[in-house]
Amino acid sequence: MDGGGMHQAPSWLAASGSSASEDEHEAVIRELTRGHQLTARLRAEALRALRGQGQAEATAAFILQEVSRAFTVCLSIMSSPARAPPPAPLAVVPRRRDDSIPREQKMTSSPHYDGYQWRKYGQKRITRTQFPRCYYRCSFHRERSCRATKQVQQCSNAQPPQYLVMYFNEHTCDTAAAAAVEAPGAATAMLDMSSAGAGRRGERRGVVQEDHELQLLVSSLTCVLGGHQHHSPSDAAVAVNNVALAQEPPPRARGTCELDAPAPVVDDAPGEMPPRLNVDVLGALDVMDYGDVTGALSFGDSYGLPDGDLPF
DNA sequence: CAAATTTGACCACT
DNA sequence: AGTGGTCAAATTTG
Repeated sequence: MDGGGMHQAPSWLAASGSSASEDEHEAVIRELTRGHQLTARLRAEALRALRGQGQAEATAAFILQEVSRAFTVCLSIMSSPARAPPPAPLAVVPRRRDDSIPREQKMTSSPHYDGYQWRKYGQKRITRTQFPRCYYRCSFHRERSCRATKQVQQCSNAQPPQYLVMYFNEHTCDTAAAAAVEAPGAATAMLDMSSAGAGRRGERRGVVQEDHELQLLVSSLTCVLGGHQHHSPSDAAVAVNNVALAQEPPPRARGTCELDAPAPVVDDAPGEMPPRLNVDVLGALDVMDYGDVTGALSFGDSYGLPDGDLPF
């Protein structure tokens, strides 16, 4: 998705919490996200309850899948800069130097996993914004003179938090990592190759972790939706907790930027691949935003809670 | 000890 | 003068 039409920085993001329209916009995103999460939970619960009931199970799966898709579409629309509320009279329109027009910008709940390897080189508090902006450049900035940079800024307190990621300059490092995003199964191997020359600690974290999260996610969904044999509460809890852990990095001794704390890589059991999915599950994965799904799963450990005692 | 991150300072731009 | 982007020394991490 090499951006084309999103070149104007959304000024509503730069001045957080200072106008009613911004608050409303943020509230809508928050509620839609919550609805999406609840739908994911409802789907899991319904499919568990209807397991083995043929037509009823299929119908419930289809309806909830469509509801989930509707939430995803709405969130996508509301998160696009075109849908941003008009700037408040006092809002500061971000000033951009001529050579710093982002070639792409996107809203995401997982700003670090874009297939490339980045190194942070700065962080700045932006006036009238709630969260700092973090500056990253390609890890191959030196070795391969890659000029690609990106800026990450949290822009909502929604669950999961939404981040605005702006990309500047094209990658000239020719890393194969970008392709790994489209073929997660090959991510590890491809990065092993691309990082061979670099050999620096931590450069593979992002994509490897994403691959791992995806495996955990698929495994968890297979357990929940498919009623798989090894569906034991403890297994599911471990998987869900791992996903939640990866999604929410632990605090650091000296970290001030909650945007940037990279999650620890959870060691994989070698050769432990998730079971093959049926069409239903793949369909669900297809329509559900990955980051939102992990967010939804992160409250899986509250499944034991009585109805109405939701953790948010 | 090497590499990554943090953070105050500096610089360019409006 | 104010703001945002980058630099680089200090600090942290594994």
